[in-house]
Amino acid sequence: MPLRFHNTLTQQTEPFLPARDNTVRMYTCGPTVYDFAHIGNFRTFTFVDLLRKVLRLNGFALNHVMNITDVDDKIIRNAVARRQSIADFTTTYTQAFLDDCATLRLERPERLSKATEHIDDMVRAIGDLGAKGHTYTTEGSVYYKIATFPEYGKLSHNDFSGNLAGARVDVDTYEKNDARDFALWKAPKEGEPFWDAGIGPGRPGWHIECSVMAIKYLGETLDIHAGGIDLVFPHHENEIAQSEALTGKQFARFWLHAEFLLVEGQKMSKSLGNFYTLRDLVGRGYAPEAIRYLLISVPYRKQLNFTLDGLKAAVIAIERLRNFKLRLETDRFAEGLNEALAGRTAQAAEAFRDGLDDDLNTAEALAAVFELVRDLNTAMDAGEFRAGNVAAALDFLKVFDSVFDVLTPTAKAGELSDADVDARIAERAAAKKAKNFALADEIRNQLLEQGIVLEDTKAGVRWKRK
RNA sequence: GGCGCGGUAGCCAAGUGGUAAGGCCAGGGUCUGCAAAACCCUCAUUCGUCGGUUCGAUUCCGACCCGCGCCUCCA
Repeated sequence: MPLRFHNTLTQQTEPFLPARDNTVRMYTCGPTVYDFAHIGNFRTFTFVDLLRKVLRLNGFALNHVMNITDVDDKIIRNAVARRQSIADFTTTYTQAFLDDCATLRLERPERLSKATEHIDDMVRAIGDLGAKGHTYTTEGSVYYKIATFPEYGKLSHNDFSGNLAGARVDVDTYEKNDARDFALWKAPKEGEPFWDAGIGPGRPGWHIECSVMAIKYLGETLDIHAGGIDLVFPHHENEIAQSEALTGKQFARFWLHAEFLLVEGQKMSKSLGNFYTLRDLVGRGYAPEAIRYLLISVPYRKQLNFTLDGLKAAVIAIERLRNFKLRLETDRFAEGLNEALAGRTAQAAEAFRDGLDDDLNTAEALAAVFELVRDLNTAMDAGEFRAGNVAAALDFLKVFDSVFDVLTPTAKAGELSDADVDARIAERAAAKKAKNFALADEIRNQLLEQGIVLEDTKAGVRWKRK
């Protein structure tokens, strides 16, 4: 089966191919850098990373732009509270975000694009929209006139033909002609930063940056636009209104949205005490790979219930996979090739790919992995596994890890070097040979305290970092 | 009220019109100097509830109940 994605626009799962050549032009909504990102944010960013890796696995090249929103109301509020300049404040949290992404092993998009570096582009776009009759100005702020875009609502599948019965209305409504209209350019309030770029002093509205930067770097029609599901309305709907009014072309062919994350079955909130940043969890000793695994293992269109128990289960599941890999690398197998097992491995690799290609069904893909692990372990125990089967099994793990990226432990400070470990193992071997099991066990325990786990096998001692 | 997602074993979770993947936990066993690792066995006659369609539904249709999201800044 070909690669397919669920498209929010059509509400269908559709085969995916880039529109032109072999490159996927993709835009994803990045962070607003007003604080440390939380685990819910990272559910979405991890989904985007998964998307990148599956696209690459399918042989596509990537041109991916992610925005950094570095000017908005919350940023201004928090920076003022800290008595920091906007620039200093956002630099701090942008760097924190990038560090967190690295911790979670998220690939950098081909381009990170900051809103404040594209003010002129935005002003120009707002001018163009005005020239086409899509805007009006009230008290120095420029608004988009939704009535001029009949298709408004096509992404979120809202019917705006009638009144917005029951919808809550923004407090600034009196400045707008229609509750749906939104600000392209906001006149500055007292003490707020502003740019004077030809349409009066002010700062850009939130939505315009994405339209402008996406079109600038990726062209008028994107292959994929992705983000969290809460952005469907109004953010992405507004992006469509702006972009399509500007270009007359379809803005994005595929819209992908990641579902929400709950913590212990409840909405994450500071008042419930279940609000986690990545730093909180790593600080409590949870391995970043386990967090990554948990975030990625639940298919992205399903709400993810993030729990500490789930995190512990993830740690153990990863360990099992690492043990399997270590066994492949260290056990001695009889020469030859077991044809049946070779076929089994190839079949698992196909099932893994099929799962991912089916709208990133990671649960399905993981099942294929664990079934193979069990079958090959069983074969090893039974002495049926052959030296000639090792390479294909390791290749399979390599493909798995090119997507999941959890097999390599995160390095910790102050670890013993490989040489130190080998020296201690030699001491222990001597003790064992002399039947001095007390000393052998003592050495093993000492190493364990330093995060080194020893295993005696028929092929000799092997070790791993815990 | 409108739009959308979901309710499958203790927990996480896949899935199909033909009788329930996978992971974790738990109990028992094999192996081992002891461990570790690994494997084996057990662990949902049942898929929110009630109806309907069907030879047959967890899977299709309808109603209802419950959880969550968006409709206002929000991953």
